[in-house]
Amino acid sequence: VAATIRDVALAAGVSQSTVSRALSMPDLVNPTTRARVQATARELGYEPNRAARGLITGRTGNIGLIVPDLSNPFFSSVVKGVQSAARAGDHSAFIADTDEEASAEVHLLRALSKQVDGIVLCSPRTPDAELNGVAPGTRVVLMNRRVDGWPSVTVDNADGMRQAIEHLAALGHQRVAYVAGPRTSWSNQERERGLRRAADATGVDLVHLGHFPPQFAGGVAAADLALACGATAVIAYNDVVALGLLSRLGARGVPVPERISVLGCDDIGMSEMIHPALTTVSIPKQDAGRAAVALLFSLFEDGGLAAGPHRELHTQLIVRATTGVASAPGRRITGGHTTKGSTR
Amino acid sequence: VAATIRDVALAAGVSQSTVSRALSMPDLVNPTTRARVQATARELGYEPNRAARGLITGRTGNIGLIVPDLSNPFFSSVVKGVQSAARAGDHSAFIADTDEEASAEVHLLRALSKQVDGIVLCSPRTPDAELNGVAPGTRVVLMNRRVDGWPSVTVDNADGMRQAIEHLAALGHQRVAYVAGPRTSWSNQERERGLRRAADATGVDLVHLGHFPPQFAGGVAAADLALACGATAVIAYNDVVALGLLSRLGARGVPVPERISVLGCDDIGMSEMIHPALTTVSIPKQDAGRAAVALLFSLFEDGGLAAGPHRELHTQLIVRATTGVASAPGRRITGGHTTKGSTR
DNA sequence: ATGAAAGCGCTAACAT
DNA sequence: ATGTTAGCGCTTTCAT
Repeated sequence: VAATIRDVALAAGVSQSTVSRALSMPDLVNPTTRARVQATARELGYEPNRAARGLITGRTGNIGLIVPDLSNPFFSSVVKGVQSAARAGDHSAFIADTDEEASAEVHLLRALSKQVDGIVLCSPRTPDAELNGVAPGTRVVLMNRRVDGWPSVTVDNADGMRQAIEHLAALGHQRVAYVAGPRTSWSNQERERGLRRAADATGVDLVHLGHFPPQFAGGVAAADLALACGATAVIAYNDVVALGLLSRLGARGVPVPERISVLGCDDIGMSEMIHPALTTVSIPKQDAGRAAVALLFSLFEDGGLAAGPHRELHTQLIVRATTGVASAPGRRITGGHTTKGSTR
Repeated sequence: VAATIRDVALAAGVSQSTVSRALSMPDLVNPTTRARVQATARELGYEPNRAARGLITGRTGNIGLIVPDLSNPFFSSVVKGVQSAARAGDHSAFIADTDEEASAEVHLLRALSKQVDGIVLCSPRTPDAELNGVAPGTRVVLMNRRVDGWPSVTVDNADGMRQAIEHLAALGHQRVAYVAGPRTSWSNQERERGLRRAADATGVDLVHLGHFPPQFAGGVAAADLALACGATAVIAYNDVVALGLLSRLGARGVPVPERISVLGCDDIGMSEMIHPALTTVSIPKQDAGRAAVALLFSLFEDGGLAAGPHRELHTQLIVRATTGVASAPGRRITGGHTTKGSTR
């Protein structure tokens, strides 16, 4: 029912090649014929079949994007960035959500590889080792993960945490808790690294509360621990977790930031919409998505080394209302326990 | 670099047809050969090229999904539903975000139509008339819109609003404001219809505050109007707008629900995460997405009339903390102005 | 039960 | 500048 190149050729009285050329490489055909062909094509509502074209050019005009959880606004933003860049480059995007399941990544990678020119693998939960060998012929750009030999787009997580710790230290906080994200998340590892280093440098006492699901419920679950560990401030793996923290603290009637300061990461839109507005480490999410696509495109064109295999973006602390001067460490003073790391 | 059916055929010592059959219609080939072929295929890591297959079968194995705004959690959920159903039916999903721009819908519809077996067009902003004629050969299922001759999945918006009004009336509210969504949104029209009818039935005075962008900023912009119009309760087009309302009210120090009740629609995850938790009309978002895909699949199989062209899902009021008994209409009583519709 | 051949819609040499 | 030919990877008649 849809017009093919053959229909256009017949209607315009030229050969298929001429139609093909008139549409893809207009300079190679006589202006008169070109005009006629293009008019005919428009009339017939002809749209080239990309699958057929791909079969011969080896390029599908599609890219894939795999993310852990679309319901996390962080990834929605990444998707938006990827989409806009893809469309600007005349590509469509296959989006896939793994529901935080590592095994789904490999599976999707394999399934998608045949239908796309390249894949952006965002925040992979799969161990580095297993990543190798999957999708042999497919260009893959990693996002939020750095693995030797793979092109990637990352943000400077460690520096973001440095900014966070210095901010808290300046406010007088001496004991800060961290609600960690997935153990297999590179971002989480980097954040832990930056945290530890900055804590050492500033003399802040850092408490690792353990690994929690990177979701609202994770924050809810961690809140009581944060309060009990004697910290006057708590940093969450991401904003969604911070929101969970805030919710549970609110339910317990704990004033933020008076009794305890809360700091997130990502700067999802929600962060400035709530009250009190969340202090957070901002990540250029859309830009990162765009950068990943740009890297992918560069891989297509020149074997991939022109733009450099890695791209690192900056993070920026955004101070809003959930961080304030440290509360007097009441219990520890009255009890006289000032030893680092043990409060009760 | 990737193995083709030819490679498998050569390695297994059979013809391409046999390989094809052994993989797609196993019963038609000798068990022995079948086993050998399948083993070879696995060894070589053979994955059929869907584009090539699609060229001949006319089926791509892909479906498209077009939504207005991925950063609205409502649509994230729909995407999740669509994805899971698509994958269950061995299809991949192309996702596209129009950024609330009507013109992008038609464009994307056309661009996607060649690469997919069908498209779910979610919450279209395009006028009904223009929808016709686009994508002639493509199966399209509408979501959150009902147009004669098009298969669709909708929710009972009007009934949701009925539940909302009855809830508010039972709490003693006599004057309720509505912050409308996009004029071209079918859901908004349906909500307005349900609202008006229920208001008439219960004797509630309904104030239409005008159309606002279905985003946080829209709610922020509408909050002062809601307060000024003398309503003791305000219903927002959706939860994101309600969040904006809540934010601005909070900033002005207006107690919710004591001074004014707030009611949203959609039941996005955020609604129960904030404080006070938002009363809202819940929509089965993922189910709707799945239903749309199911409808699409049924269209593929039997010309499309088996499952019926329309599917309507229910809405359900979820009472949480932002609605309470009506405040005394202070100004109107002191001022003595009790005339319906004019407060100051 | 299997193979040979044709062709899906398109582009890319290779003529002319 | 244009037409002819071959073939991308696959499925599907049609033979055998």
